[in-house]
Amino acid sequence: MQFSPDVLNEKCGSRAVLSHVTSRWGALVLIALMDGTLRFSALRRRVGGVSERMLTQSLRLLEDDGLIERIAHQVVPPHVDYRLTPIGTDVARNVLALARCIESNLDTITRFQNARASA
Amino acid sequence: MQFSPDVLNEKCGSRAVLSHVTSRWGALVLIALMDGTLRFSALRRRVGGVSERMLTQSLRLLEDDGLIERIAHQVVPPHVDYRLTPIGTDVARNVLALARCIESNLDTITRFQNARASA
DNA sequence: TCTCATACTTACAAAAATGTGGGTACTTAC
DNA sequence: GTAAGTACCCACATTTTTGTAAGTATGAGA
Repeated sequence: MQFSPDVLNEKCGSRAVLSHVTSRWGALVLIALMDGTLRFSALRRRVGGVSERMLTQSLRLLEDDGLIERIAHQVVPPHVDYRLTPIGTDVARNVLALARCIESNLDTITRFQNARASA
Repeated sequence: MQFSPDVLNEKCGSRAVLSHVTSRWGALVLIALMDGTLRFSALRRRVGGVSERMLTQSLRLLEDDGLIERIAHQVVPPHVDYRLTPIGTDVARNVLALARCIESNLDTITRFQNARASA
């Protein structure tokens, strides 16, 4: 492959991965897993507002991209652990940095929005 | 404010900003603007596959969050420039880093997907 | 015994995102 | 004179995403 991937190019495969990583719940799952291995129910409690359905779906997509690993213990009641793969950790670090950046600027952003709304 | 923003918290305002920044076209617009000031039509050509409608909408959202600045020259035919604000630059840097991270791992990810599909 | 927790799946419905095609008012280039 | 470019807006239709509620098999605790 002599051309390097470019997300601004419509046909580039990186677009699909980016969409999984930046999806509403996908991004939050990656951030939550930065704390370490978590089981399904713990993840659900950690990521505020996610439904079981969406959590499952987001986990599958990230798993298919090789960003997270699913470890199912063959016991009943079920016990399934999720953790970041090496690449997933790399990606999640960047997602977390983005989130932290937004969090730390939130105050300014909110003030800007209010000033603009009342103008 | 004694509590620091946390994106994992359902009620946190950072969620909304994150959703704009990580939206399908919002992220790509921020990345494109890292090159410097661009006018609407140039932006549209740069961000592959975006429609005028979605580009306009994404720009408005980012403008309302104070991440980009819109400069309309009062001429006809219209000439409108867009550029990152200081906070926008900060955020865009992180979005770009994330994109670059995915781009550089794309090869591995794609191979993983193929291996998994044929298994 | 009755309830809750576990990690899901499925069907259905509602909501949100996105695309398409049209119109605008004017200018420059051919 | 004709076509194309500029930076949009609007209505409509379609697609995608998301939520809700129910069901599953089993074990632990009250």
